[in-house]
Amino acid sequence: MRNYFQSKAGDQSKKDRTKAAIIDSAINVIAKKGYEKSSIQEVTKKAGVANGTFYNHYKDRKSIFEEIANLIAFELVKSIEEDEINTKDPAEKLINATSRFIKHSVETPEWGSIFIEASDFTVHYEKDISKYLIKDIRHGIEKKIFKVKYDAFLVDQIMVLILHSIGIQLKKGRNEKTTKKTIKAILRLLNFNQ
Amino acid sequence: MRNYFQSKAGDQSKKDRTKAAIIDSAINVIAKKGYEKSSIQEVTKKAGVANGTFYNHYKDRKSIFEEIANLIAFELVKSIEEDEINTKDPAEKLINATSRFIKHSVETPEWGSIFIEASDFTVHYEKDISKYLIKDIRHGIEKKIFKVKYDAFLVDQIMVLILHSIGIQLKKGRNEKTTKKTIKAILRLLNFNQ
DNA sequence: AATAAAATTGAGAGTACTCTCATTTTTGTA
DNA sequence: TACAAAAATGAGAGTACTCTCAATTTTATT
Repeated sequence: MRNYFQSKAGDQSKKDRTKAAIIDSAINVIAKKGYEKSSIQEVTKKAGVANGTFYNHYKDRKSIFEEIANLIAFELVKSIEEDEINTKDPAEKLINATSRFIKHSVETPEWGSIFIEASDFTVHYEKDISKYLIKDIRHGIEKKIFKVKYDAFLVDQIMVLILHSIGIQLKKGRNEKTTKKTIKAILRLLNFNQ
Repeated sequence: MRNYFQSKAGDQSKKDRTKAAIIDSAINVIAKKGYEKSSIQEVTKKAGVANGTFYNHYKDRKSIFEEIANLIAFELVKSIEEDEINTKDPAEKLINATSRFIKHSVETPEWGSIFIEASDFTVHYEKDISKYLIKDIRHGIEKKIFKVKYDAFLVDQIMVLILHSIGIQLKKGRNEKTTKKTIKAILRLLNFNQ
């Protein structure tokens, strides 16, 4: 995943390829140091371009972080939506989608760590991500499988447990048990019985 | 709460009073800007001392953050332990202690925001805080009030929900309903039925 | 009041960054 | 191949910080 956007831009214009190299490098640097501690100097150095080149593509330091947060959110969510067409039971759908999302975030740790950091900052962005949850939750409540009232705060709480699970696994290594415990907790919050 | 440590040090030596002024100022600055963005320049300016004075009291920038994180954790937890002597039911104790902890964190927003930021960094420190939870949880499990097995990860999850509740209320203002929903979620995680 | 010790001061050396812009290099087109 | 437009370059101006240290001020003691 180290050159994801660069390889996607293989046959694009020179400008696009340079931009892709900057994006890949920035993902690398931000994932390693966090947004606050990462510098454009390091990003351009690792991308193999001059410092000034960055400013042909981005207005300032801040704007590449926003773009990357959105790119990663989009790619992570897309991969979930793609896979999830078959099952019909809302609980099963929720379990599958959540475990796949956690797995994907942990297995591409650069994306996962940026996703976690970004969700502290951008509110609307977390909302985009939780859309895939909301649909299944509402569906389950309608079918009286989840015996709760729908509540946006409840979705936030579920999202927080998912982010926590990703964070722990990024720190301590992938762990299927952790994911299972997270899903168990989510089902408890939804008042789901077996 | 703006001059908490300074007023506590009112009759101490000059050195201690200067240090207290630096601590109060640092709490102020870190709460406003976050640790990464806060500078010693701003801390000393607001404290009304010279830049160099800081380095008579602290080895470097990092060490005051650690000290402040511990101070705040200590003060927050102390206030909970003090109050909680009367009730005997573990669920009731847990509910009371949690809501008091959230309330205290939100009503002293400088402490609350530093507490949240610090818990991202220091692991053992979050453990210290959750001690007050663990006792009641274990007690409730023994009495079969909470129908779960004890699990450190479960305590983490509860802690995460509490931190989330504090974070939301720091952002959007104190809200009793949010605290109640948080407690409801915690009781669900503990498999507590009314 | 005299004096030594303790505490504070702030100038400045060193470092690390962001962003600009005149210049150079590369690319695509005729 | 010739040339204009596009893209990339990197030196450097500006800013903002951390931490040191010789000099100064304050405090406590006699």
